[in-house]
Amino acid sequence: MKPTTERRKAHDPEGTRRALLRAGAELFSERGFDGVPIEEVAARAGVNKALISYHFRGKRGLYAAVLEAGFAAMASRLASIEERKTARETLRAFLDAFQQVAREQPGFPTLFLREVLSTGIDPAVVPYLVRIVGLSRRLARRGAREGVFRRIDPVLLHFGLVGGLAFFFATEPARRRAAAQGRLPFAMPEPKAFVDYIEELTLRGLAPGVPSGHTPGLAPDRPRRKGARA
Amino acid sequence: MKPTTERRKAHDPEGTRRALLRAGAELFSERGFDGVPIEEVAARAGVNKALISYHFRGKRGLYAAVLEAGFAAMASRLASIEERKTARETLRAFLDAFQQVAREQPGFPTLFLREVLSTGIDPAVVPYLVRIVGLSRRLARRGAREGVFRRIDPVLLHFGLVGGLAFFFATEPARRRAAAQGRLPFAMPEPKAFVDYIEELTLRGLAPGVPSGHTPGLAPDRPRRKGARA
DNA sequence: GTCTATAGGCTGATAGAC
DNA sequence: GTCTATCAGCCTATAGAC
Repeated sequence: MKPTTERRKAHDPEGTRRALLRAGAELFSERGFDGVPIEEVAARAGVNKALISYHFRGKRGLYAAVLEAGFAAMASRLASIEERKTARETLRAFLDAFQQVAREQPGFPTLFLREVLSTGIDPAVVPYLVRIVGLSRRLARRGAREGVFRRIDPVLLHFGLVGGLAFFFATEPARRRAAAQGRLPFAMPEPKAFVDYIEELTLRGLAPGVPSGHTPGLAPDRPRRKGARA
Repeated sequence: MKPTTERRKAHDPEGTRRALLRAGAELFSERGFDGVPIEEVAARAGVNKALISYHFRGKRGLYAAVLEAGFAAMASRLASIEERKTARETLRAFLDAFQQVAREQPGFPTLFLREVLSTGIDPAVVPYLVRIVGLSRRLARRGAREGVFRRIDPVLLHFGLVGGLAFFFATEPARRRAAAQGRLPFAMPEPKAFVDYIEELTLRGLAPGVPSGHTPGLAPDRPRRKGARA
């Protein structure tokens, strides 16, 4: 899209910090911490590489700051939807928040996924992760109370929801690049379409009672036909 | 679980290759290509590091071989469920295949995710990815034909399904480690429970007609209440 | 605050003995 | 096929001038 190198005014510490955070977010999300030489981050930010050590105490520090900034932004979005409204509205707000974070910081979902895949998750982000799980938990409980969801394990709801969203948005940049080269073997789905799909899937899929497209022979509320190994 | 170092007989080329592939799969999935020194792979395999160049033409070659082996195993599992049975059974078989791959090669889902997150997806794995999308496409079509699914964009089905599964299984090793240290803030979900949840969510969520927990005021087949920005 | 120059560590690859 | 020894390249961090 926009940036190979960025031209910058000299002696603008705050601007330097922001430029480095931005360049770091882009590059670390694309190639991971180990895949990016610090010199390249500096180049993209239009800044001397020594400034990374000066402002962030080294590469690791910059990475931590990038991560922290991303999670903080997401947390503030999420906080604004906490616990008000109905379960239905909470779900929609959650999906919208995720989508908006992905739009404002295209690299964040990828960074998020990379982090949870890593062996040593940064302790600073753990509280954020816990918070997201908590949100799913309250969503499940509220839905059950309001009668729009049947009883389910909130953790499963969480992984289904966050997993699908994170995967979709984290792979979006790669998809976009592939599409730009005409190498994408299917129509590129719009974020809105996916989010709407997940909303509908969740609302219908978790609704109490028997599904309307129900086939005789299925138990009302429990999965059937178990143990079909391959 | 098992391995820090592996003791090996000398002069067993096939064994050497297998040991390296195994060690590489473990370490690359945990830390990514750039995060793992070749010497560590050799050490875990109980082999001299020079043998990596000899057998795989260097680090990159080993990585490619690991990736290829993982995808090949997954492809053969998937091939065995292709296009027979009903949509319902195809879905179940797909979920079981994914689960079984994850059990046999615990590192593969993580490796898979890392690869699709990366800027330059290895061209060798593209056919496999296309194949998986194709499977979702046929599943959606078949489901619609049999009347168990309503009409949906197959690509959305694919991302929802694969995203949730990949995320769940890719983060499982990290979860297990966290749980072992008593650092997991929720009960660790079983793979089977998650897969069953996804199955039920999909079958109910995609069933034609109006959801049974339906609230008056919603259109029968289309999402409602759009544009709720945050 | 910013930049130049450089030190020092680590890593991937290979030549050559066995 | 396997191993030891070695080397060139890259990369992070920092001292010190501006």
